[in-house]
Formats: sequence, C-alpha cells, structure tokens
Amino acid sequence: MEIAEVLRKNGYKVTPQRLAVYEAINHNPTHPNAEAIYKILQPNYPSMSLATVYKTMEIFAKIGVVQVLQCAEDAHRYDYNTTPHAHIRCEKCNRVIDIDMDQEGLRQQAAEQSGFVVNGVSISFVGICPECREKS
Amino acid sequence: MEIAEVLRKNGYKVTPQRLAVYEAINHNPTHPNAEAIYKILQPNYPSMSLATVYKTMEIFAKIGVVQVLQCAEDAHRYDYNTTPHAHIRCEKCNRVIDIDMDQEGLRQQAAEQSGFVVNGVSISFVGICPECREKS
DNA sequence: TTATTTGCAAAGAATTTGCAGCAGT
DNA sequence: ACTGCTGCAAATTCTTTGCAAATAA
Repeated sequence: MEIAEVLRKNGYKVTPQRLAVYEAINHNPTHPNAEAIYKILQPNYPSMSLATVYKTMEIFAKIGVVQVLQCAEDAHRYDYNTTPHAHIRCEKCNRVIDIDMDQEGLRQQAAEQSGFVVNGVSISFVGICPECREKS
Repeated sequence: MEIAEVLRKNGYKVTPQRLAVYEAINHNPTHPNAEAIYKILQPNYPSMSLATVYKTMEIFAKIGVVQVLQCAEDAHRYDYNTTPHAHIRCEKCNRVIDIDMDQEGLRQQAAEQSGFVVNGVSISFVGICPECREKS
C-alpha cells in the first residue's frame, strides 16, 4: 500500500513534506533520529523544518509506518521495519542494526509473571561492532 | 559489601549525600527516577540538589550499584537490583516491576547474528497492570 | 471553502556542566 | 593540604507547542 493511501485512510493529508520524510526513511537501514532525517532532507527540501519532521514521525509511528526504538542512548530512532525484532547498538560508532528474534515466548513469560496485559516488547543490546573492534 | 566500601574501592569519596541517595534507592522497588529520588530526600536533606542526585546516580551506575532502565517513557529510572532481569511498565500508572528472565540465550543469539561483542542487554515490556485493568 | 498542515520561534522537560566554596582522606 | 565533591545557576539536548500563513481536500 502506498504511503499516500495509508495517510488518507487514517485521515491525514498527503503533503510533499510527508512524502519526502517517507522517502528518507523507507528502506533506510541506518535507524535515523529526527535530526538525521532532517539533514537527509536539507539538500532537496531546504525549507523543511525539524518540527515538521517530529510531527510527521509522530504520525508515522501512530499509523504503524515506522517503529520507535528506545535503544538509542540519545534521541529516538526510527525503523521502517515494523515487524517485531530486536536491535543492537555499537557503543563506539552508535550504529544500530536489526536482530531477528522471536518475541512471542518472552511476551508470554512476562505476562505470566506480572499479570499484566502485554502490549509491547523492546529488546535491545549494546556492544562493539566488528568494524570498531578491528580498529582497536 | 557496604556502600561506603564500594565507593572507596572505586576511588570515590564517601559523603553524606551519597549515603543518603543510597538509602533512598536501596531495596526501593519503585524504580525511581532522579526527580523521585530528589523528592524522597527533600524532607531529611533539604539542601541536597537535583544535580547531586544526577552525579551520584551516574557514579552508582558506573560502579554497578544500580542499573539504569531504558524502559521508562520519560526519564531514566534506576534499579538497585543489578542482576540481569527485564522490566514491565504499566502504560496507565507508569509503575515498573521486575520480570525474571534468562538473558544468556538472547545474548548469544544477538552475538551470532550481528558479529558484535555484546556488552549489555535491555528487555522491557509495556502493558496494563492488573490494578489499572480492574479500574476500567 | 475549510480544516489541516507548515515553519518559525519560543517553551518545555531532562540532563549536564562550570565554578567557587566546602569537605573527605 | 590536596583532591574531589557540592550546590547553584546557566547551558545543552531533545522534543513539543502556539500561532499565523499556506495548502490539500
């Protein structure tokens, strides 16, 4: 389904800014934060504001177009891959990559132990990536 | 081992403020954030500043006296229980409770898939606690 | 037309820092 | 005495918000 269609279906208008933000993050494996998305857009959309990026990402997160990562040490990062998976961040270079991991079992375990209704899971690792390890 | 001893062993001085902060968090199951710790201390230590709480917690985290949780939506929260375990936060009342969970297998899985050296794991869930569920 | 959205600038929340005086070792 | 610590206020960082002008439906 096209992003324009998804926006319309959810009652949001289709604007050049939203399409541009979507282009910047779709299949972007670097898990950018708002600032990074803003910088990607600067050359082609110099009038786009950081506030618009934040507002757009909030909408995208709400309608399930992106996933918000809590693993970053600093700011939120966004992932166009919305299937359940974990992340690992390199403590040296801060890159974030995806880890495939079944979360169903963990979810059940959490529900049983706590008595909570579990609505979300976030699994994140930190470590040193192969490239940074080589350098030192 | 006494907190005073741990501080000294790590080259930090033992001060009334640090002891007070330790008292406030030790066996405190509420996973307080810096602001909450500050408020706990106010009645007995009115001169203690929020900045000191932050500085102290940073040291405590570094020397392994507490664990920093990334699961809170807003601010960092601290846990005196430094053994590996997960957390679940209630989306309504924001309470955070512990979940026992073996993380060794997940760690290995992450290491294998990514090639990273894994230094840390953080597993957090969100959901609705039994009390809040009852209310609605 | 009309409700949304944009972009600016300003506010806000959480956290960190500089520094002068104070205190543990 | 020496070095590190405290507490204040100010700075920083990330994010949100109010509002007038612009724009999609």
